[in-house]
Amino acid sequence: MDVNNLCLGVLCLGDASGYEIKKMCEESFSHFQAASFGSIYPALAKLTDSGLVTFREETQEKRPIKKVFSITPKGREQFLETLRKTEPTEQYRSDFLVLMMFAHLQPPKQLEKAIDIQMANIRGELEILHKVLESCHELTAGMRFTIEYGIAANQALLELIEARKAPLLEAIVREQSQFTPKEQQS
Amino acid sequence: MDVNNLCLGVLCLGDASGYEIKKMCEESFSHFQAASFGSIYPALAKLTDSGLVTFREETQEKRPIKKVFSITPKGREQFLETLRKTEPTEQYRSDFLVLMMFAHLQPPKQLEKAIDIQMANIRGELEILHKVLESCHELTAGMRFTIEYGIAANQALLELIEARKAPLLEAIVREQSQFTPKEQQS
DNA sequence: TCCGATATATATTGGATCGATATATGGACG
DNA sequence: CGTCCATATATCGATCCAATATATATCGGA
Repeated sequence: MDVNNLCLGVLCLGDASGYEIKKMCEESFSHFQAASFGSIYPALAKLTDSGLVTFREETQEKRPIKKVFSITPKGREQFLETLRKTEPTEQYRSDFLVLMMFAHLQPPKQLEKAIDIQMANIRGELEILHKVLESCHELTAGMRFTIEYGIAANQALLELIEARKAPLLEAIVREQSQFTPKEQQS
Repeated sequence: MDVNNLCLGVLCLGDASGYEIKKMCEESFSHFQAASFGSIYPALAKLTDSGLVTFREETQEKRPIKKVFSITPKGREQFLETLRKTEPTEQYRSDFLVLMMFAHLQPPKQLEKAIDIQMANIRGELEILHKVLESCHELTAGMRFTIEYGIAANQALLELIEARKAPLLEAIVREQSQFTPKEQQS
């Protein structure tokens, strides 16, 4: 989903500044969406020009001035239209799997390190997701589902790696002491 | 991983044209990387200028001229260096989960449709991955692992949705007939 | 015959996004 | 004082994408 609509969505949940929208992407949405300041601020400017959001400036103590954005009825309708038209798609990219794909080109120690880091990453992710589940009592069923979804996937991956790590490294060592298929033909 | 290195990686597996590199991203790498023509061709041009790859032109029958790229020793070393320096990270974006996140704003029928489409998407993905596992007998252990990884995640998600779909829709219907938390405060 | 769809091919463009950077107001720490 | 962190807004150049263009074919339908 593009950042314009992501901002509209966040603002449907309540007024927020650009910084808070980014924070929310890093917290509630972090396991399934992301957006950078480089795209959030121009998006908010554009949404303001289009009359989909408005903003007021707040002065704070010890803090810079804060621009708090609110969604307009027009913006809300726009976002509902987006929800109607959005296809349920997913996009996944993994540098970890690229490393695994080219395991035959790397020393086993290097691979083992990558696997261990990935396992730690997944454990960290699971910890965060479990914490959110436990600590937020105002979650809607839909929000709760997004977290369960993240937990299910990460849990399955962690278990797979735990089960496959040793045999995988053994197989890779074995392959590297043998003929490497296909690649020798280049 | 950036497209320059992705191209180098594919070429480590054997000579290929720009079109074939794209095809490979759509097949062997499809569940964990992607690259568009808009980035592949400029990348290949840049890699050629840098001496990391070379190409020859092949004339074909009933087909346009084909530029087949090969990796140079310098290109191969560059890719090995990339493998050394790459952190095992992942990036996941799901419009499906955005729809779930904002379930409270949508009619249950619309949500059910999205859920069904997503389940079909996952089943299709699983079918493809299983087919690749069965039909390719030259897979290295690393390549096989990437497919098992994809299967594990998708299988877990499918099972979760199957288990949670009905109670989720019920909960959403219930919520929509009650007070909607937090969002009414905007 | 033309059109749309498909496959194999190369190539480019404008818009979207990112990571890095800049600026501002603070506080904590070495 | 400099670095790091947090809260804030804002921008820039590099990268990537979807769409588009062109080329060589084939097939099916109007």
